[in-house]
Amino acid sequence: MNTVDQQRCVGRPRGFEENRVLDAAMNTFWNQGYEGTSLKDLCSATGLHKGSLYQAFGDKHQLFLKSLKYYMEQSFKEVAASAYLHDSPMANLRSLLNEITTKCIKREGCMVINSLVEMAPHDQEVKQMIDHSYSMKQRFLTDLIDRAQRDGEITIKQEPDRLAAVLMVTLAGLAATVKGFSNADHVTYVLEDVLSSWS
Amino acid sequence: MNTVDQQRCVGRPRGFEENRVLDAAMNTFWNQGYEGTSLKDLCSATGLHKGSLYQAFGDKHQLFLKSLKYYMEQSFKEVAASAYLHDSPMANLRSLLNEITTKCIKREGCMVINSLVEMAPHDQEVKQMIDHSYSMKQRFLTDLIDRAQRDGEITIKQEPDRLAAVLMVTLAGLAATVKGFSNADHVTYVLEDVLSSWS
DNA sequence: CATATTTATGACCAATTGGTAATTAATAAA
DNA sequence: TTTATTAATTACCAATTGGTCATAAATATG
Repeated sequence: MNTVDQQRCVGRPRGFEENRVLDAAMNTFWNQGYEGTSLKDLCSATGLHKGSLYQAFGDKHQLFLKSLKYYMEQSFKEVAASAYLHDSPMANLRSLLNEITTKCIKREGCMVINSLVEMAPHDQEVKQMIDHSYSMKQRFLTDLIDRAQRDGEITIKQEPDRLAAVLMVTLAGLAATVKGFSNADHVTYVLEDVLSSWS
Repeated sequence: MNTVDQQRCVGRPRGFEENRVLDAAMNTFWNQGYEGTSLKDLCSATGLHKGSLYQAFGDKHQLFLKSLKYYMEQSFKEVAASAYLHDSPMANLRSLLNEITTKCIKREGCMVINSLVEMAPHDQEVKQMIDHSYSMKQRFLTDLIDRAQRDGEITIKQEPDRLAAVLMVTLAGLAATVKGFSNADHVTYVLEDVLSSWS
């Protein structure tokens, strides 16, 4: 009898949409980092008072984890679609990497890489989340590469997962590099160059 | 008549060696980041009281800039030497990249990349310092690659500076990646794989 | 010894930090 | 309409933040 989007209907209703708040928090953490973001920053970004923020999402660290999770889900969705546009695995790989590169340059980096650099060494929870998303992405790439190899579009001198590891590191490098050189042309072509060296 | 290492001899002498303090500050900033490091942290790391710290190095931000500069100088010295061990440019390139990789894994990252990610978008001075060191390193690599190409040890399908750009991004990626996966074998081989795809 | 000069120390400061708790407002159910 | 329940707001808190300043200590010079 319950409809899917039935609200929790006891007590005063929320004055905000949860995802909109997460989105605002995510963006703040994304471009200021965890330590660089204060509760005041989060309040003015989300429009909520800190009391509400705590009640709804827990403390700063929990809110960060939820923002990071939200980022991972959203960005993966945004990007993965471009790996199914064509018939050829290689063409799919190319458009996937192009899409990632473009997004990365336009938005000046990647929240996962930011968090990896700032927090992973001292924060087990963050490290685990990143670990998980990392291996998922690596599997995704390995799969594409494997298929491209079977089609003869990529060198078989190396194992797929090893080529995927190269891509993963290169992508991480891209996300770091654009933080300082987002308008430098050369970063645009790095992934193309890596890929073309495999043909 | 002045000896080279004559001390400034008016007033009370310093109770510390400037480079030892810079080294301690550098290490603290390196593994906690700028925002993640408090003056108290810096005091306990250096053994100086904050008054002394201010008098000798300026405020937190100035101390950071000096620590970063110190890091850049030291790490470049430590690593560049391994590019002159052999006759063959390619062998030199290999040992340079090996040295960088090893150091990067052992020490869990690179302070320049940390600072690039955390600070470059919001700190012009940091951005400029990194910019400068970046182009210096890129020239260094371009030069090696150029000579390796002349010796026929590397493909000439790409311009040297474009190959160097690939290496720079890959190195940045390495420095980010080891923050979460320092014991994963695969990061060890990424640079070798990139290099071998050029032969 | 007295003085000038520099360094070291510890007290002090306003502002901000993350976090809590009490109060008020808004809704559904009884 | 009362009551239970949840959300929003405000006031409040101890601790920490980066930073300053007055004072004491140590040296070279006169």
